[in-house]
Amino acid sequence: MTRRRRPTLDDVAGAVGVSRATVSNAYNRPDQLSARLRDEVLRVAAELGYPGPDPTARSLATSRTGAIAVLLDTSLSMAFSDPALYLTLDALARVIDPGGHALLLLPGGAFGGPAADRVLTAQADIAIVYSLPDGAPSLEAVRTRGLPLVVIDQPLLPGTARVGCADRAGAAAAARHLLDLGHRRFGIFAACSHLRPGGGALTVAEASAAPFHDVRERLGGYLDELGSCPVVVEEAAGLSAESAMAGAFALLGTSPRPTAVLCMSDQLALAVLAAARELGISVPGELSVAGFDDSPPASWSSPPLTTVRQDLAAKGRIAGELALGLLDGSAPAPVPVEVPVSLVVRGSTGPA
Amino acid sequence: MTRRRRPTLDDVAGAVGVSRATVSNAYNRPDQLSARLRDEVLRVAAELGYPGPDPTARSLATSRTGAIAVLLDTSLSMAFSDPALYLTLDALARVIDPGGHALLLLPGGAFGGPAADRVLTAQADIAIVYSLPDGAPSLEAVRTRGLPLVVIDQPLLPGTARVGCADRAGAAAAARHLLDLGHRRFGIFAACSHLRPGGGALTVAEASAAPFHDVRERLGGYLDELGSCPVVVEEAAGLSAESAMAGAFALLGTSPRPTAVLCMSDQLALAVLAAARELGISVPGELSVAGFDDSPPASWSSPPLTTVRQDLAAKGRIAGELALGLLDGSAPAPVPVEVPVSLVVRGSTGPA
DNA sequence: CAGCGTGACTTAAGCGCTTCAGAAAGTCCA
DNA sequence: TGGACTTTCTGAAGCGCTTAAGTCACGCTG
Repeated sequence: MTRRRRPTLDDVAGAVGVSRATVSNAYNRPDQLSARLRDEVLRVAAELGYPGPDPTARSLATSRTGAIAVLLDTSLSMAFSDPALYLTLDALARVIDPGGHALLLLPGGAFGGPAADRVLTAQADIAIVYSLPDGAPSLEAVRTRGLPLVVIDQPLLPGTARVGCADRAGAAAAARHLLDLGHRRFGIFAACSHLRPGGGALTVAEASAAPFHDVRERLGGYLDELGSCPVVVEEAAGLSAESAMAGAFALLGTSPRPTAVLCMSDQLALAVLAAARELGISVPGELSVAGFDDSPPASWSSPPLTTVRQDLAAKGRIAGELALGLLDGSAPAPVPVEVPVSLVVRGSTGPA
Repeated sequence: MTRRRRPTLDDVAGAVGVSRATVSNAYNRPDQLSARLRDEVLRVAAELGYPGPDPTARSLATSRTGAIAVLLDTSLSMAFSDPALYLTLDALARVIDPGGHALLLLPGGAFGGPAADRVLTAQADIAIVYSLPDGAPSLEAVRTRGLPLVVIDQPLLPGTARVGCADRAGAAAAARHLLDLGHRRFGIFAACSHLRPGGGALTVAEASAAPFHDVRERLGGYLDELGSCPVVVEEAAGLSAESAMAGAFALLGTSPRPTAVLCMSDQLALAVLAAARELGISVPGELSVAGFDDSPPASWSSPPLTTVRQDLAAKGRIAGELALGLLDGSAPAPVPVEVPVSLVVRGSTGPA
């Protein structure tokens, strides 16, 4: 059977005997025609199997695609095995969905986010980026395309909107908590910044030059408090559970062993917990562990994790609202928004 | 400052002093013009800040959007807390990415997948659906739009491509394994089919009428083997960890208690493990538990989970290949593809 | 030198829709 | 009764790009 050409607006117009504009109005501006004619148009359209205005053509005419591009640093499975990301994205999706926007996912490759040409050819009205390293090529592409941009947990670029959390304050609170418990020898477990291929120990100076804003901020928060206490910094080799475990073992293998480990995410902290269990190190007896995010698994572990709580859902929601604001033509929020953080003390930290 | 109109292909053409077609060719068909002119065009384009052909306009002209719509039954956070989904999607993304395709996510609402109009207005060349209930409105919308369709783990609709796993055989293998161990009193823990609002016990007949293909198949596989053994079927109230726990407790609270529980996913099986621990029921001493999927957490639990392994990465990859095939105009694969399954026996099952 | 293939670029016809400035036909009120 | 509105629908100009077909000059062949 010959596949018949799909009907277009013109076909419907012809069949009804009205102009194309009228059919368009039947779909987009019901108040512009009489109810009777509108029903007639819709009836004939259904009869013809016309599925409604073609999204692409409509986009060209209106210069709106209805999609929001999400630029990710990593592959989907890496990204989505992190509850912090999908909780944020879920909240984002809920905000933008009622307006008919969908999410266009642009996963990254090995490092640095999606390639520039993926961004240049993406059909989206706005970009939202999540934890891309400074200077990622995709950010440059967003710029040259002139796409509005919302950044999450990243440095505020001129002309963009930003939402983040009080990384520095949160990290400082965790560090202070451990100091108060009497700890004086610290380990810091940093998320992967690709400073060391394969991960490994970092000097403080190296770590402070990480290309990720949140890594720098959290590190800064820890160090602000820790003053002159001895600190070892370990960077995870990647985002996988395996990398985290490897880093955790390395950290617990240093001697003298830290009595407390500050982790830049719950995922890392859970890995430290697992490694400690395997090494027979009791937590919090011999080792205290603090996380960051307070994602759901933090409260399920044994012992449950002391961590810095940030309101991920709020972050996603705000990112969505900022995005919709930019699309509406409102100016970017002049002040970057920060969701508050709070220390949640559970069972994984105790006296030194 | 007045926002200057973004430059278009015509602007570049004018600036270089060539026709619009030539500039287009500079981007799309380098062999159609001399290398010198091409360089010149690209240079001027860069100078003007022209970011390359507008994706929407290009789509209209070529009737290709470069996006693949993924229709999900649930919200993003529900969807992505399931490793089985994101592992599949990750593999899918890797296959389609090299061709420049992106994923457009259409999350569902409470039940039944995305609304029809989300599908009708989505800019995508093809739809991939994952575990939608039979008769979902979005499936109808895909049809009326005439979008090519790839279904994963669902009944094959006419004119679509399908990939799934040998649900029935896998379920049967798990059941047989438990029978061989001497079990005679079974619980079946079914994924949420919304047959009971709030979840609960189901008769076999009810469960067999579930709107989800994989639920029906797995159930069928279990029952095929179990013959006349007494069986209680419990349906989870939702996809969340909480729903799973509630169902697990209900199942373990029936009397006489089953000595073996067959779960339709690892997520459910892990919940049963957790509930058993809380109730002080030893696994596998007093209770055997089997899962389905063999997602990563299955091997991390204690005891590690006996489960039916399916190659999720392969499923995603094949779905991607089928999609690319449909886009190339190849006819839908005549025979639905099934990835093989195999029983992985670990520590959660033992003699009755 | 007629004939012809080739390389390099242009012409122009769309792709399917939105939208704004009218036109035609009532409606209302002084 | 006639001007001022309203309501309802149409005409036509785009939106920014792709691409088949066509033009033109040039070098080559026999």
